Amino acid sequence: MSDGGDGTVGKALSVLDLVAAQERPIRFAELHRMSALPKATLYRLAQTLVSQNMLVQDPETGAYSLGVRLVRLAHAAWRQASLAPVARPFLDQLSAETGLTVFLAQMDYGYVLYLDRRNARDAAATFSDAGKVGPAYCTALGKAMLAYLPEDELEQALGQQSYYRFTPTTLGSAAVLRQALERTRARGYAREREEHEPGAIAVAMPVRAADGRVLGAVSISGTTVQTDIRRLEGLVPRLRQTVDRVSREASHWEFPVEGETEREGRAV
Amino acid sequence: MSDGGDGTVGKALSVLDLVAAQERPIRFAELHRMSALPKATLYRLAQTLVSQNMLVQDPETGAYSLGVRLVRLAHAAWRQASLAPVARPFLDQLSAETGLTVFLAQMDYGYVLYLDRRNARDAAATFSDAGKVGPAYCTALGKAMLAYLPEDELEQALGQQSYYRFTPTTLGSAAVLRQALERTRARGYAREREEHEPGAIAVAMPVRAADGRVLGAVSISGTTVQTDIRRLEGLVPRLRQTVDRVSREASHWEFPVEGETEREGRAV
DNA sequence: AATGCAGTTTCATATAATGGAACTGCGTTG
DNA sequence: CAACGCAGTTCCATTATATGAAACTGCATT
Repeated sequence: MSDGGDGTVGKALSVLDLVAAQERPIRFAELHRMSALPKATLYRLAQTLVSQNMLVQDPETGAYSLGVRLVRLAHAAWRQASLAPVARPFLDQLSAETGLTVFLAQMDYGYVLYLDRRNARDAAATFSDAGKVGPAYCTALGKAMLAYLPEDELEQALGQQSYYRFTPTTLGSAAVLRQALERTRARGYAREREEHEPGAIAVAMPVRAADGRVLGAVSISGTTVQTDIRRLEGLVPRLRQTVDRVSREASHWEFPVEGETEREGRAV
Repeated sequence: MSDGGDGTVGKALSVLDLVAAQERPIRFAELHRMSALPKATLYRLAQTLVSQNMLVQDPETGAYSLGVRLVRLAHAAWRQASLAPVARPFLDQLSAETGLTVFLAQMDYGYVLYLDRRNARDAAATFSDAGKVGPAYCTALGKAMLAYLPEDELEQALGQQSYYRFTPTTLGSAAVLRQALERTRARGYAREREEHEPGAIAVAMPVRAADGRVLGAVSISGTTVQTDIRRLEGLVPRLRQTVDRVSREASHWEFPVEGETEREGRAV
């Protein structure tokens, strides 16, 4: 939407977003149709992004898709995101012990951004899940984080929810959600009972910094076929232990040491 | 290094790269020292990137690190990179059958960019590997791709290698590498015998489009402790089958259907 | 030959980036 | 405690750069 603001750079990034939102390579004309930017401007921006390897252009059709430079940058982003690499071993353990699927996520503009997933059963790639976004108002992860957000951020986040009723149990408004968050705080963990997808249930707890700031959340999830909410709630103490450990490691980690940065390869 | 070219956008992206190269959050002054850009310019660019969520600034120290918007973009990039999602099931299968580690990669500016990894044993996260880069001249994946590059691209890539001698068996120059690539083509697959890391061996084959263009490569790798090069070479027919299938699927896939792009959530 | 559409280039104009320098606030030092 | 040094921030005249309407090219369709 709009032009991204922040001058040329913002516009360029809005073009990236537009291409990212696409399922398949997108031709210039189509891009132009959705972009609000004038043709020549858009054209030059796209060219610039291609020359910067942020976009790639199909040699045949000229259609644009996202470039590999992004994958590289994201690897670095993930590595730097303190939470994900730190949480890794703990998620492994939790998933192995419970035999259920474990997610790590953080808030991103009112959405739940998945950082990692661990599944005891299959060795499925987590990459395809990291970077995904989902709604906050109807997931255990989202509610776990919302419940401990400071009032101003919560206010903002509540306004960004769609409150679309995915299922009969979906919370349908900010007011109802607020009450649910109240109960979440009282209970100490968040529950999700088929509010987003039929058959999907989960419990989640926030990972908080020493100062109380919400860094992210961890969930244990399953289907009504393989488990039930009672059993998940029984795992809450174990979940609590996990988020505590992640939290401790994360704060511990913040500034590893102001030493030289060791590098194996040469930067390109 | 330098300023990235391409005006403001290029400069902004060069700032991103600089932050990405860092192991930990980087302060403004340090950034300024490595950046060649004048202070005020760099400052405004960094602010813009922060306001665009490409960078995040630690509220305490003001230090910059990469923002989550990148993780989101990269997820889309990976999804769009035709090769990675298409190859997924085949890699799963290959890894499960052989019990060894399987990699998928593509060339990126003379480097090998890892797109996916599958390990039969542990359910380790692949995300932390996707986006990694490694040298081309001393890995099976690299040589498999180099061997089938058109002359002009090969020339360029050869010039970008460091030829650092990681081990006694590392190929130490472009001339030697050229001969090795000759043999790779004759043989039909690439080998790596402790040229990059002691104890690490692999075989690899390129994934090529119908027109012969190199899309990427798949490798089967192991350590000299768990296997040996003879056994890996015995798996080459199976590897060939895999790359053929990936290649077929990939070309098949290029343009799924010019339909409307279904979207579950609203773009932010 | 004529029309339509995608992609590309042009160029006068206006806007936005530039960067040297000055300023602020803070911690250190003589 | 005054003076200094350093990180981070703002100012503002200057200039370079992005802008975008319009014209153009090439190609496919009729």
